[in-house]
Amino acid sequence: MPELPEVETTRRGISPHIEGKTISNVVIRNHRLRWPIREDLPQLLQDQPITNISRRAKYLMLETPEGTLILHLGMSGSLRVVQNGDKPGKHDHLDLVCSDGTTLRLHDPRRFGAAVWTDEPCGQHSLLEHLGPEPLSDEFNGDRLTQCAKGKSRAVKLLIMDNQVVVGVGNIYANEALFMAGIRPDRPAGKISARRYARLADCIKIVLANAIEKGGTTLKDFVGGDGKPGYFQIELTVYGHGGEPCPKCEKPLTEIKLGQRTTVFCKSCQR
DNA sequence: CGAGCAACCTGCATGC
DNA sequence: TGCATGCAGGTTGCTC
Repeated sequence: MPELPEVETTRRGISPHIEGKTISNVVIRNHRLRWPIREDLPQLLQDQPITNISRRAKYLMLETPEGTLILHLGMSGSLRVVQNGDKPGKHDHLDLVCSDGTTLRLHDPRRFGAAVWTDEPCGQHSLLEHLGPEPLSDEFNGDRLTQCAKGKSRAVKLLIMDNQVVVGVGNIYANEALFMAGIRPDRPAGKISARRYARLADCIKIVLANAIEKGGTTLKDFVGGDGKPGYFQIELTVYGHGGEPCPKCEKPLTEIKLGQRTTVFCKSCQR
């Protein structure tokens, strides 16, 4: 489910309800995630205030004075704010119960997500330390892409989805940004001009920022027991529209696999 | 070293 | 209706 805009929307949705509160209880219902939730997490978090909820790439960090709980939502994870005692569902793995009863609940059917504790300074954890720049930061720009692409024969779509190059560009938004930039996803990365990379970097920022803005309308969905966060109101131009007419030129959109991921583009508009 | 790809899981849509 | 198949928005870690 979540790409970067969804993770950021989640952060904004849960922060007002959780930040500044103190954890009074931790319930592990199913420890099986990408890595098992460690058994002593309840003791580690007991009575800890959550001082800040931040995001790096698609990771959410719940910071406490003793350390940080790093959460990842994988392909199917979600976080919701419920009340202590609300009946858990089938794939509700973890509850963080605050002293006022407000509860952060991690749900993840496919179990590709993670809940990892670290007492290292935030960001030096092995999951985070080799990540590239945030896509919406100034360090990410056309020059960054041009540098990273130098001498590389791999497809440009794989380049922009590489977390060492830039974080947070998942399959959907990679497709959308390349369409907006008019660049073929399978073009060798090293053969694209600096000028076109400047355009691509801009398009990545626009597509992501736009999706985050749209996510803002769904923040209330993160509270309460029913329903799901309304991620999917974001209109997608090409992803999921293989074979349909290109929105620009009307010719059918081409669908291929690139790095085992569905890739949609217009042979006519993207070069 | 980079590149390619299998693996980790469940749920859902589709087709017979 | 039931069953088999294929597909899914991410990331790690293996092999070549």
